[in-house]
Amino acid sequence: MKIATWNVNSIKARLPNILEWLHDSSPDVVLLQETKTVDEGFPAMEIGDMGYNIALHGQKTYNGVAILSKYPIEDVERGLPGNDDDDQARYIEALIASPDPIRVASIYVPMGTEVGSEKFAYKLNFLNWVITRFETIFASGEAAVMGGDYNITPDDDDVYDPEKLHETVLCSTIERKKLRTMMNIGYTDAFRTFNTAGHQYSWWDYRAGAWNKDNGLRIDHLLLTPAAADRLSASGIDRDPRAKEKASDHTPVWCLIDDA
DNA sequence: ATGGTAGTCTCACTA
Repeated sequence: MKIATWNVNSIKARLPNILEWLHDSSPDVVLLQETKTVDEGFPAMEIGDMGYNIALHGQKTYNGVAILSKYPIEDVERGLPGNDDDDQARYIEALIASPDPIRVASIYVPMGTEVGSEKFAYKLNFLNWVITRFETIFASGEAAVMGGDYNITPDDDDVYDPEKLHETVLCSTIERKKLRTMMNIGYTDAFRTFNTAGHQYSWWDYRAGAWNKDNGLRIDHLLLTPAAADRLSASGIDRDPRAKEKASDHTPVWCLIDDA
C-alpha cells in the first residue's frame, strides 16, 4: 500500500496538479494539508471520480486537512482528541479498512512564525497534544502512519543552510526536541529509513528562487508505529509536482507498506 | 532588519 502526505496549499488552486499526480503516482492513501476550504467547497466529485473515498476536516481560508483512500475510511476523528478548544482544522485521523487495516492521520502542525512568539507557543502546545495522541496510538499496538507537515526539520542535514537558519523557526532546538520526543515513543521516520543522504527536501519557499537553487527544508514526515514500520518496504520524496506550473511550495512524501 | 511569492470571500494576513 502506497501512502503519501502532501501540503497542497489550497486544494482549489492545486486541483489540476493534484489530479495529474493522483493519476501518475496512484497512491492508495493520501494525507492532505492546507486544503484552505470548508468541506462544502472541497472538489469531492473530481477526486471521487479518480477512485478515492474522502474524509474532510476543513475550514475557511486557512488550514484544513483531508484523507483520500482507495479503501473505505472508517472511525474518522476530526481534531486532536482532548484539544477541544482548538478551532483550527489541523488534524484528522481515520482507520483505512484495507485487508490489513491501518490507522492514518493527516497533521498540519502550526508553522510558529518566529521562535518565542505567541504563535510559536501555540505550535509547542499543539505538539504536546500530538505527543499525547502518539502515546495513545503507540500503546494500542496497531499499525499507524502519522503523516503531515510537521513544520520541523529533524536535523541540520535537513536544512539547505543550517548556519543561516541556526535556531530560527522550523530549525530550533526546542522544536526538534518535540519531534525527538515523538520518535522516542517508538515511531520511525519512513523517509530516513531508506534515504541516509542529507539535504533532501520536501518544501521550498516560493521566494528568492529557492526551488531553482534547491534551497529547501525537509519538514514533511511519515512517522510509523512499530507494527507499520515492520511492513515498511520503501519511502521517498516525489519532486516532480514541485517543478510544475502553479506548484505547491511542498511536494509529496510517500512510503510503501507491505501486506501483513 | 529585510526582501522575495503565493493564496485567500484581500487592500491584510498567513505561510
